[in-house]
Amino acid sequence: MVRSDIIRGHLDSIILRLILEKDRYGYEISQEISLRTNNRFQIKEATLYAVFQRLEKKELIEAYYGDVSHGGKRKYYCITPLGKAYLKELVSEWMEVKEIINLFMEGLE
Amino acid sequence: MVRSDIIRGHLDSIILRLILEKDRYGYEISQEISLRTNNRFQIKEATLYAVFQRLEKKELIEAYYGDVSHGGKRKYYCITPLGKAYLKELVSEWMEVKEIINLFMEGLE
DNA sequence: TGAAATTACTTTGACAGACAGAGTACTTTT
DNA sequence: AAAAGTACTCTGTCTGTCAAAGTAATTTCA
Repeated sequence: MVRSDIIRGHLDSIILRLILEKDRYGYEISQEISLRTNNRFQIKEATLYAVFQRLEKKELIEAYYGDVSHGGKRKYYCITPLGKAYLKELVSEWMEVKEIINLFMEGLE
Repeated sequence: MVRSDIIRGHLDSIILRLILEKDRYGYEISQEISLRTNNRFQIKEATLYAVFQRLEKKELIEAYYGDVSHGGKRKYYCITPLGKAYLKELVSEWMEVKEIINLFMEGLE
């Protein structure tokens, strides 16, 4: 399991990306992250919902209620045009950060 | 300039790596980071000295005073065996984190 | 000479992101 | 009917980073 303070700052990207693929609800996203990373990373509930709040306040995502077929009522999120633009920025930022950190990790692998 | 909350968590790695190369003092490290990253990232003074404190408390680095030839007295840091081992761990952690984040950024470049 | 710039380190207080823990509430399984 | 699983919310806390302000010595150059 990867320490979360090392993923810190990338959660917005990860969640926006998953919502870009299709509208999703919280629990689904948390499951999807565990699945795709093979349990190498798991987002904590409290963190996930904090991210939602942050993204919604910035108008990068929007919420609507879905069905209640399984357990509690699902709150779906969709990405806004602003959110799409922001994600694009985050992706190119990631490219740059990766380059920079690699600069210092090189020759130590 | 890269936002610092996206580099967050990697500062220990960066600084340990620079001290691994040779004993260094604070101001030198801050200059070296700016230089190597072409000013794409600059560590803030307060942050740098906070990192030193953290690493020293964990016995990953050790301090000694050097000359005073230019301005203030220089406080040099060297890496301990524990620090070397820790850096090694951080490097492999970075490889894993990179993989995980790439997983979510793929197809958006 | 002496004012300004540069080198070098320290401390304090504030902020933001992530999380543990606890709670609410509904559905499915056994 | 109890237990397990689904699904969201809230509060308080911790950690890393940073702005701002301070101390102090050396070098530059007018």
